[in-house]
Amino acid sequence: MSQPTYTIGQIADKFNLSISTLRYYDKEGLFPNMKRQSGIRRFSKNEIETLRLIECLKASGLEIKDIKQFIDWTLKGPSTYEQRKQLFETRKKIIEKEMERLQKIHNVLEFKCWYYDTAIKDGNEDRLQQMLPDGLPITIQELYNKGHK
Amino acid sequence: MSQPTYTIGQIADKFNLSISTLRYYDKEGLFPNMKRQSGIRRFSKNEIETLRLIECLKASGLEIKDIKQFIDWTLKGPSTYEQRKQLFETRKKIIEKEMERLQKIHNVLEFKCWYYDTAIKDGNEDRLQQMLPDGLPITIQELYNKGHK
DNA sequence: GGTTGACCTAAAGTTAGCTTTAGGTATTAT
DNA sequence: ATAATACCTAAAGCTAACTTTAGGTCAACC
Repeated sequence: MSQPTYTIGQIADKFNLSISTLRYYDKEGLFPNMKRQSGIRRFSKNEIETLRLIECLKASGLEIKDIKQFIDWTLKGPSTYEQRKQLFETRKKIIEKEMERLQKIHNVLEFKCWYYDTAIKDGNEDRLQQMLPDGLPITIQELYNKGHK
Repeated sequence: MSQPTYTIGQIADKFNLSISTLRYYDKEGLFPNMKRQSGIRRFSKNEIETLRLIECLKASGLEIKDIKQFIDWTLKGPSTYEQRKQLFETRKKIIEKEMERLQKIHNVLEFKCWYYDTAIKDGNEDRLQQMLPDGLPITIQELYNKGHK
């Protein structure tokens, strides 16, 4: 029994990507095992898995050429397990740093929301400027480190 | 007493930005009140505050032209408090969504690390492929929703 | 007095990740 | 039979956010 396969248009719908994006990924070598039927791409389970991988690695900030590198490792077999694991470990650390960074940004944004809430109530920023005589630096710095070790 | 001011080079060091980036921001109109002394930019507290704002808004994914829009609102005075507050509220929501997204990515990455740990121990992916007979879709989907409402 | 270093401008160049264009094939619907 | 639809390629074009280049001013040091 052969696996079900999908056309580029079906995959584009399924993954909410444009057809040209999928062709671009293909051109970059991200689907090295993709088959064709009279010139037409057939996406199978393998390519769908690869697309999930691409979404994950892209979301972790990896560039296409480095995703390609990973794909090449999978083609080389078990000798590259260690490198592949290392890549995921590195990505995990990067995501963790990114989440810390976003938490800091979130703290600043909360402060800004409060600031403008107050300004709207007061009709001006006079009281706020008095509360923060040297501008925001110190306060922001504190907010910046809230929710942080 | 006049405020201390800094040259573009000093600010570049302080903020770990390149001089050309600062000039680019200036060209884009992000420092509308910056003074010059015989042609040379003098960054004062005001511009330093703006730079902190830029870092925060950029980190929340805002484009330069929209940061410029915000700067223009501040120049217009209290009548734009509401718009400014709204911008920060929107950014806050975007950051929250982004953190949820990163959490999901993190879950997938943890799974991938475990996967390759196991593959390294086994020397192959046979056992893993048996454990996940239909490939990863369902499992990934579950992982994807872990740590999520 | 010459050279070094920090600043200036305007404009062209760069990069990643697509998207669009131009031109073509093959199948399906009317 | 013709027109719409879905696919194909190669190559040019796009965008944001910078960076680089080329050419110039000015003050300070040797």
